[in-house]
Amino acid sequence: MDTHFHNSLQNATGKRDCASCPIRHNAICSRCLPDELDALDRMKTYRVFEKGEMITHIGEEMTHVGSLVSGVAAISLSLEDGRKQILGILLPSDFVGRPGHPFSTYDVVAETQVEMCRFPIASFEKMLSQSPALAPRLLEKTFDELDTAREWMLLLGRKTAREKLATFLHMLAMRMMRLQLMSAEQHIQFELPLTRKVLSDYLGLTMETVSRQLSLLSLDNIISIKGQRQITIHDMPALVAEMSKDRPE
Amino acid sequence: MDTHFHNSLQNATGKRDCASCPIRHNAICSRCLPDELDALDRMKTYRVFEKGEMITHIGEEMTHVGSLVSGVAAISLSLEDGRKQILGILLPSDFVGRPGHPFSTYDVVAETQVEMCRFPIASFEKMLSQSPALAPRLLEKTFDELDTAREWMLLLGRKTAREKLATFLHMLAMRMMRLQLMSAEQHIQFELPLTRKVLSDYLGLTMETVSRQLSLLSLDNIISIKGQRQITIHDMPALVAEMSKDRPE
DNA sequence: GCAGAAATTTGATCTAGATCAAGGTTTGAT
DNA sequence: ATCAAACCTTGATCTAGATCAAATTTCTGC
Repeated sequence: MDTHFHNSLQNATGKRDCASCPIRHNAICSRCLPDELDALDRMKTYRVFEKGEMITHIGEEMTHVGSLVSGVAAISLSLEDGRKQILGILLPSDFVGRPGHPFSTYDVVAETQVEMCRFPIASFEKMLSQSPALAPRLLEKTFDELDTAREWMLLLGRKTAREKLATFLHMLAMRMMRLQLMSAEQHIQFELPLTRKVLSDYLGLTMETVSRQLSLLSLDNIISIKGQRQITIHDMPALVAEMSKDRPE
Repeated sequence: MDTHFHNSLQNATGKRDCASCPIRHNAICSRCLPDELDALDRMKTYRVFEKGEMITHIGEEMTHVGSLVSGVAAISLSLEDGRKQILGILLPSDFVGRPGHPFSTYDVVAETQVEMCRFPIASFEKMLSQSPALAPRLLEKTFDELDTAREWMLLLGRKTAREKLATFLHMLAMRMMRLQLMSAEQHIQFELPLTRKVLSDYLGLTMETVSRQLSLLSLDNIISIKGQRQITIHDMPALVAEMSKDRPE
């Protein structure tokens, strides 16, 4: 089983040097100076979550906060009758946890095998009040998440099924390109880390509608799908145009 | 024209003492000590925006950040063809602006007359890096906004029209009660600060569906509507039950 | 490789909410 | 007070996407 999501560099001792960490330049620690990095280095531990495993459960007290190093996870909220909404997809370098609030306000589930770099919440909070580089970066990352969440509100409230799929594919391609998690060859190509059902819960649709819209985008030669998960974007400008189609006339 | 939204205490000179400020205990400054408050006091100015006036425009460079002191505003994103999604409703004590990012990522519009307590963005950013009380409060407010946005994603993606209306009325009643912007008499009563059209853009519906669902909640004696805007909640437990109805099965 | 399970696709039908279309209220300026 | 402009309600009809129902394809463990 190949996949770009598991590019772990962890060595046999279970510790990894921050200097060679794949998320070093995007994670919460990206602005830390050597001495701050040393402090984080001392308190960090790695933990692997298997596909399907719950990383945090809503209402549960969290002992750690941390960064996703490899794999893909999903944040979600559900209604009692089973209706579910995915609120965000976590990729490598994304941060999980809310300093100052030990009780999780969402579920977070590993959608593939996930590796996290974690800090005990109390130590992290202490460090947050001391390090001049950590708090501004957390604030920045939180504002970025807020912008992302709000763009998704526009998608959920106002976009058509086809627009939703086009927007999702574009967003994922951009994020993976930025993290260099995909081959940036002639045609943009990547493996979908989500099932149709998970995708439908992210887009506020049903599995069947997701499947149909992917088939239609394929028929229009904008993308192609090999197997069930291998996506190629053939015509990026066309995909972008599909992200919000002006209503006819 | 009555209304609980315009409880301004501003005096004739255009300056107001922070000590008597109605949002003192909820706003960004709520944890500031006297000397920090003095510094904020010196750099603050008030500005009134008339109903319908744009407070910030997407893409535009912002000169100020600040807190809403009275009135109601809406944050929104739109598609080129006019489809619009409201991302959040700003009530007194809510903060507008993103330190470190002068270009607005949304539109913010005054839905009633709005009064803001504003700080030049550069001065505020400088103060943010010095005051020990300001940055943690901004982080907390930003995380709170993220939680609010994500709950709304569940509403937009998965709730029915009736559930959306019930959730909205409940949320507004709770927020206004907390801010003591409404008479907390026997029956919970308040003035809707939004037109049906604005409300529909907040809930991802049409104006007609909003109107129909309000009429139906009224018929079921859960709420009543006097005139066009005066809402009374007669049966709060029933309203809460309507916020997410288990599917019959 | 093979069998069973899981995930996906495709088709037929249904429905919640959109759209289209009048009327009715409320507001606010004169 | 009066009238026009906003705003809101209600009814009739339509439709995008949901739901129900089989296939078909892909994955997994042996």
